[in-house]
Amino acid sequence: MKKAPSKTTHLDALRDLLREAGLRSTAPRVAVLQHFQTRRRPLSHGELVEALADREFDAATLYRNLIDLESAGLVSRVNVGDNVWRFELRDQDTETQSEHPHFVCVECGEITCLAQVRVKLTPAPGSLKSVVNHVSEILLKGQCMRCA
Amino acid sequence: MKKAPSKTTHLDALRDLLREAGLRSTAPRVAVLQHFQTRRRPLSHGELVEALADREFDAATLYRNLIDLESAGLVSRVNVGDNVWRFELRDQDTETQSEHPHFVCVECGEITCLAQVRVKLTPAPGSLKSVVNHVSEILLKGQCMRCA
DNA sequence: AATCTTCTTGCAATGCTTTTGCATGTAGGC
DNA sequence: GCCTACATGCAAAAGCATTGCAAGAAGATT
Repeated sequence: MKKAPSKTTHLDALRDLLREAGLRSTAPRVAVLQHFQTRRRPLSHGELVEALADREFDAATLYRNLIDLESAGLVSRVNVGDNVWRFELRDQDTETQSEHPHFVCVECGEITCLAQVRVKLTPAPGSLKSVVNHVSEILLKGQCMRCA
Repeated sequence: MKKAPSKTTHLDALRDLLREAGLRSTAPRVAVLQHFQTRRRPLSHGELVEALADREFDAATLYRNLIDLESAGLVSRVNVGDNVWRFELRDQDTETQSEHPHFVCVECGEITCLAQVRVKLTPAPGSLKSVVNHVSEILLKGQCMRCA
């Protein structure tokens, strides 16, 4: 009896992803990537530690993993305004820099990735280009449907 | 010999400002407001404590002052992207603040009202409306021209 | 397969910002 | 001048971010 080949292949893909990014493939890193794939919203370091608690990785290891993955470009870091760093898997079409906007519910605090939403800015002549050099993050705040 | 009347008048104006906002006029609060008037950039709590070190106010007092002043609407709180709260004197034309997007430079912390800029969100069908009930604030983060 | 080098992990500890409890002090109203 | 609610000072805790160091493991080399 062999293990189910599909899962093995999947994990191998993650291992390759790490190595291609110049990082060694280790158990914590694979677990982190794997967990990110099951989540649609950015995770804080604390949330990640809690989510992987059963694996008993050291919290500092996971912290450094997040930093390393970010440096390697596999993960991006977002700041939704509550003074806690959050991380999410980066879009794979890396070259287009199409990081998606995030929505934060000001009541329940839930964070949603608006992966499908395109944001178009239409400035009055000169008003935008004289101020803004580069936009790196778009944040929408408001009330989510569940808090309506 | 009397004290210079102009300075007294200026401080009285700050005291009135506090009382009109429903706060008691105390030495730390007046000092905080006064210091904010000399600064154009948002200040963190730590920076404020350091700046007013010679007055020997308690750090917790200054912290609570910032919170109180924010609740009273005299200062606003920003998160520039380094996960440290910063505060700045709020513009006195209070009512106009809400409808236009804001741009925060993650390097210098300057906040710009993009009053002329319209933001259009084009969602994939259902992806936005199933999550977002109402958008109250649009925040763009990035690098401003002066920091380029 | 054994070895070696370099990167990574685990553990412990630290720093910094934010936040709160409580006794004392005082601003502003009467 | 007195009173009461609000504000301060002091102390300490909570929380997230960050780092030093020795032991361990990944990947290259032989």
